[in-house]
Amino acid sequence: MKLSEFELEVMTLFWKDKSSTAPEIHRKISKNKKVTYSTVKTIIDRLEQKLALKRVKNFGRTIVYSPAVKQEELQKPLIKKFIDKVFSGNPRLLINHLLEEDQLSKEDIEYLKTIINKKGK
Amino acid sequence: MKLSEFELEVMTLFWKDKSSTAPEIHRKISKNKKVTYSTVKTIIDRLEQKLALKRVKNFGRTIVYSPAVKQEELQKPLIKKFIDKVFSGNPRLLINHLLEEDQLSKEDIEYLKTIINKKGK
DNA sequence: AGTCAATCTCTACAATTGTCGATGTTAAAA
DNA sequence: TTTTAACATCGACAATTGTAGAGATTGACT
Repeated sequence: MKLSEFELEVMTLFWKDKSSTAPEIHRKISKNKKVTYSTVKTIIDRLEQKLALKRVKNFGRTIVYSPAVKQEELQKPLIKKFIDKVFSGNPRLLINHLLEEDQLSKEDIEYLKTIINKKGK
Repeated sequence: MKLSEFELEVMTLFWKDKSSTAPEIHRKISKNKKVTYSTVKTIIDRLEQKLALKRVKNFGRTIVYSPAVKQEELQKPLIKKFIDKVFSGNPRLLINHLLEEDQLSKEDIEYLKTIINKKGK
């Protein structure tokens, strides 16, 4: 299943909330960028066509959608592709960047330390 | 600068080798997928238009191109965007995946351990 | 010098993507 | 019950992307 950037952004909201409606999604997205309801609904329609979303029920004529695919299912190949494309397939370079470029908070680093040491046994 | 997936893939090859020609790039890419010279050259032309590549010299009528942008320059925003889109902005989730899903080799983990412990001091 | 194979240039095109308006429909408010 | 504000549906369109063929050009080989 191949999703565009915007489609993935919308899916992320659905994954977070388990289920949602087009107007709700539109409201959330509107906080970050100006885009009409139509645009958002089109994306949702396409996600439905791609079988990434399914209709679960209606509130009046408002449709409630839920994810039809698991987030993990899409993440895994995306990680690989991302590392391949951006870091020539070398995950070490990605880790370096995360650590060097201050993308990680102190807590993130503590967390990392914990699991990495557990991992090493 | 916004590059498509394929464009980024081509740029990755240029970054690796500092400079290269269209036929060379075509040969390398052909190892993984079947695509004509024309297609590859079109991508290179577009990269030139986008000022990601520049012509540095000629071998006969064969043009040698070099990157006109640094890899790091493009990586940083891409990482952020990737984490935002795929991991709801939480880098910890990405790290988890890298560790859990066997995307990292033993050596990668050793390496990670080394730098993480240095980092923490 | 003439031919050929490699390379470049130019053009094209279908699919995907982001974007939205017009129009239909209905739950809810008046 | 009529009106209306929210939603849904459908269709449209330009830009981007992946893909490649046609034809021009030229370095190299005979």
